[in-house]
Amino acid sequence: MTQAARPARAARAPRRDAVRNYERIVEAARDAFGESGADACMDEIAARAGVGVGTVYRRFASKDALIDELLRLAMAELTTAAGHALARDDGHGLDELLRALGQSFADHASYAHLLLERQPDADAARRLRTAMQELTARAAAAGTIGPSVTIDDVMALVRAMRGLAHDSGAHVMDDWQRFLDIHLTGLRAGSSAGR
Amino acid sequence: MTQAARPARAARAPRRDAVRNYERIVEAARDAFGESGADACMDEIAARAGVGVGTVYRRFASKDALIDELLRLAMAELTTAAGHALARDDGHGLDELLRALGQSFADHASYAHLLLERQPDADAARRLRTAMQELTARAAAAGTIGPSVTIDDVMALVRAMRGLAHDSGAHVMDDWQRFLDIHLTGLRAGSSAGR
DNA sequence: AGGTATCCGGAATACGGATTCCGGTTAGAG
DNA sequence: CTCTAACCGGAATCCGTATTCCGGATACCT
Repeated sequence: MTQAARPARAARAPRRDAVRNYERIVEAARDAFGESGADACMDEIAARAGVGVGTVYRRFASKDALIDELLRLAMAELTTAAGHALARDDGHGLDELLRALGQSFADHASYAHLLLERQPDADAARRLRTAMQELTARAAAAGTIGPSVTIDDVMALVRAMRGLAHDSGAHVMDDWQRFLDIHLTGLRAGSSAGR
Repeated sequence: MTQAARPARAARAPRRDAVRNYERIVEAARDAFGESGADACMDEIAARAGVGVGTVYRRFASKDALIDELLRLAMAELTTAAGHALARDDGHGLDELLRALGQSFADHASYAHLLLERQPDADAARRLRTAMQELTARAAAAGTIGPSVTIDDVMALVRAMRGLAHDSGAHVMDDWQRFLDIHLTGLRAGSSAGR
């Protein structure tokens, strides 16, 4: 019934160049933020995308809106990863999700810090947190991590990894893996991390 | 001989209000950056210090210069801490220095991330790094940490703690301690943190 | 107390970057 | 092929902040 129900308000499919530019802009934004830090200016983004600033603003109401879009996309990836992790029934789902987070932070290093604040999709964020909570419980049950490890400990680890990704050093790209391994060792051993 | 050797170019001691304002400004800057993030504006800093912007600029050539001063002060504290840590001859000097770093990051959370980049005192930074290297070696020798732990691992931990301090959550103020304990456990246990 | 080198406040200016506007183009329906 | 809704580029505008300037206040020496 809906199939032919809008000759009155037919939304003509967007023009080709429009979609093409949309994609270019998103990618250009990632590059720009990646290089010039989170304060790359709109002019540069537009230049990288090979379009004028006006075009950028036709797609994104503001710079913030553009950033929000990047965050939404990144969060979508994480949601998928969380799904995968929850599907496992051994005690290694948490481990898997943490690695996905680390990779995501590395991929989107320049604006990763925003993923833990200004989260445009509060719902997704909440679901992700819930997943981590569940996975933490399972891991504790399976003995993959110590029984006294709390969700806060895991969140701290997440924030720490984000910080690790922040630098733009040469080798930093995979430092986080070794770091994560070490910390997981600590989580496994520690049953009463002092203090 | 130097005691009375500069009537020609006597540098009259600075006026009282001048020194008082200097201190007020530094403190105000810390507060401002702490609350409004690292992009607090000069007007606000001046207001908090109870002086006009002009006064701020008489002391600090620019906003950057002001930030550099904060960094220098923080780095001075760390240099002291490093001295303390090196003075110990048990294997816990590294541990001590790491705690000092964590505390420093917590204290200067708002601009802590700059301590690892834009370091105005390159010399101090180098010395600090050398100290950490020495302490890492000693800790490894004493068995406080695994033998395969490298200085890079330790640096990663430092960067991670800095990231941890970045958030301005309520309880974050001492999350880092628990986090550090856990990670140290990992460093002690791991002798071949795989990959 | 008097004189003056210093210091202060805050309005005025300089600047950079976000956002808006509009005349010129172009994809794609008929 | 023609026409027009959509789309484009980038100059012009707006706005928030850093930085400069200078006519008064003030601390400190004599």
